[in-house]
Amino acid sequence: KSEVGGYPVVRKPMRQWVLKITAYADRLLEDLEGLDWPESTKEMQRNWIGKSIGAEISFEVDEHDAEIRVFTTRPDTIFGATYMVLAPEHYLVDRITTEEQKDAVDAYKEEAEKKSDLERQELSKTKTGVFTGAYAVNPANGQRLPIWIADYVLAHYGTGAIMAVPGQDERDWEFAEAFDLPIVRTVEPPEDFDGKAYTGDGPAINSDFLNGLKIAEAKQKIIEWLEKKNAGQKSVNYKLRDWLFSRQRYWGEPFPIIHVDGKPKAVPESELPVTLPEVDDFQPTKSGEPPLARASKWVDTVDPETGKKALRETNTMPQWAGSCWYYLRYISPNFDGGPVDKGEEDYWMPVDLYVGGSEHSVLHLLYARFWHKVLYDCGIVSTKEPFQRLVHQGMILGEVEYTAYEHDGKMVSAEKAEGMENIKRVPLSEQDVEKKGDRFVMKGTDINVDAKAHKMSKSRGNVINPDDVVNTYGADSLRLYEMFMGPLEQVKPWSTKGVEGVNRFLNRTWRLFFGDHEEENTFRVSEEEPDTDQLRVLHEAIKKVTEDIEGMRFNTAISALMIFINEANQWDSIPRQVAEPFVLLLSPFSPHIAEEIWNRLGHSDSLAYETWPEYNEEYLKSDTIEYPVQVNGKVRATLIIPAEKSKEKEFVLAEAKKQENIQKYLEDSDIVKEIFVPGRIVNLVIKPKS
RNA sequence: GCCCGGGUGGCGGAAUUGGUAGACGCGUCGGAUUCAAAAUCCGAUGGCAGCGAUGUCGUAAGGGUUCGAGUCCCUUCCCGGGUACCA
Repeated sequence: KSEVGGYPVVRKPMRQWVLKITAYADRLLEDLEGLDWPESTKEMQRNWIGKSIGAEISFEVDEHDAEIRVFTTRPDTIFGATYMVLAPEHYLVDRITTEEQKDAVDAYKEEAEKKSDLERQELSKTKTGVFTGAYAVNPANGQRLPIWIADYVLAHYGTGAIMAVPGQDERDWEFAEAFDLPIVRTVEPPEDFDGKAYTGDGPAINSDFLNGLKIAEAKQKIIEWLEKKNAGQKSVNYKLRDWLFSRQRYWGEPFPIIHVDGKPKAVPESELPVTLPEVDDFQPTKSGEPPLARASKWVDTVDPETGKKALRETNTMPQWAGSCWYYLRYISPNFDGGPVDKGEEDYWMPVDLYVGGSEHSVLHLLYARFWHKVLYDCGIVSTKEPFQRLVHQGMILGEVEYTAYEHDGKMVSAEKAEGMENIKRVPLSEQDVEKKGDRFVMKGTDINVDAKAHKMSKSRGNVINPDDVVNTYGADSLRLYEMFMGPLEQVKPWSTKGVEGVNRFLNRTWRLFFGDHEEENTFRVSEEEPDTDQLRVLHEAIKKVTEDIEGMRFNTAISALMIFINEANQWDSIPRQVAEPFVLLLSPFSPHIAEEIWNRLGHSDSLAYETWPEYNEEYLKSDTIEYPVQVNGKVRATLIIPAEKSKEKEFVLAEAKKQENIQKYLEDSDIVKEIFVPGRIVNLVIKPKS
């Protein structure tokens, strides 16, 4: 059933345009290496491409002039093949099925056809299949293997047929068990192995000339043997399939293709772009033909090269046609000599940082890489990859909601409410709940409530409108809060209280420079020289903010700004030499206020043109170093040591032992070991005197 | 099922990658200011015991390595995301 309207969905063979992404499978795989992407995303793409190396082997069909080709990653297990399975759609099925089995096979095929992919998955627990009545011959040992059809073998992967080796494959084992087919182990499982199919490594058994070899060697040897016998060869397979690229919709780029004498032909470049015609009816057609087919004036055209009558292609491209290269067009949107201005492309590409949701991990991000590589091969772009660095931002959820459940007028615990009928959900406020152990309960009771932040959605009514936040707290507060909430990549719940917090920080910042508005003439920036303490506070902030921006840890960068403000609020005035660099640090996070302060500091130009401040290691040095002193790994005292003596082991240890709270522990014990990590920690390992 | 993340106060999150767990913010409590409130400021704030010094427990649970573990190793549980028989 369709999602909109609930119409029945039927499958129908159609002629379609397909992009040959499989030709780029290897390059898409290999070039992942050089990308500064999250490892998990790269891994997903690798799995999606799904390269597997194995062998293609031919099995002759007994009493037929036919052979079944199979792909396997485990040619070494060929002696354990006890039956064959074809996908129900396999082209040989009808030819080899015997009279007696014909009805059963046809029935099964019909069943399989009716099932959607989803249904096939749902029934995956129990294996189904039907015997065709035919046999194949194992090229390795001449054994006759019954040929079955089953929908656990997919028509579109590999060759649509497998040799089944239940001893080393879990699915085959299940199938063999279900239909009482023989099972032969060809890899010796470890002694303590008590499972069914064994997929791990081990010496080969029951395998004639392979016996004793480990998997890798056995594979090598059997492939050589098969190649010599002309029964198979090494082969590579991909999960990645070619990319169906046509849609039967109006809104999409038309294919620049015309059909002349029934043959497709590219529209010459001078005629590009082919644009959509105006039509009255955008609805899908009854026949399933694209809506563009109705625009007969547009469809009927002439081949500009030969003058012959021609028909335009009426399929359109999917939305990917835009998303796969928009980043190139953005570089030179007004350039009309091609997709992208070469000079601009040279300067800008590749994209230095691409921020996008992880839901694009395999589709958009793989398709765009594919297009880019094609454009690279055409000489249109100069880089092999479009996006050098990739970061997935986390979603912002709605505010945390506390929900209690009511049943028949009584409150019930959340876990009991699940699955009960006539349940009323009662929203609670934070004040109504308290934490008990690791769950939340209604205050003063034992009744568990749900405490959860949900995705923002209209239906749930927990959507935060940024415009409202901007109206109430200002754009700087919104921006600052979003960065302060937590790590960029993380999913985080919204908190309006949190916005108030950063808003307070901005107000404090403002008052630091200009004082309370009620007082007169309170410009608090002075022209005095900063003292060393002030310089240290400033330079600590510069260091932290600079490093954190580099690593995109905006939350901790902002906390460093807050620390600065907390310190500076205790000063009588702010020396200009400290104030100005601070405003620059603030500017990326809170540009409006920073710009305003900058202007009031007497600058007529925007601070956007200023250079970023640099920290000076000299100012970061403190006169004293603090050492925690541990006894048996537990902190018992802290020690303040003058910086110049802080690296002297003897001195620091002696000072440590002088501490009152340490002496207490040393009285009745012997020191067994003294740990001194310069600048870090002191640890005394003691043992009671015997 | 498999793969990838993750589990730290009442909450969002810090922790230089093995060296003082809880930075910063929110919330809460107490105080100042105020006729009152808002705003602001000061102080406290992981649990338990204690007036306090301090002690003790504590980073999902259990075990291990180490002088020292939120961080490393093993086992288990829970949450989030992805994926679906790929031979």
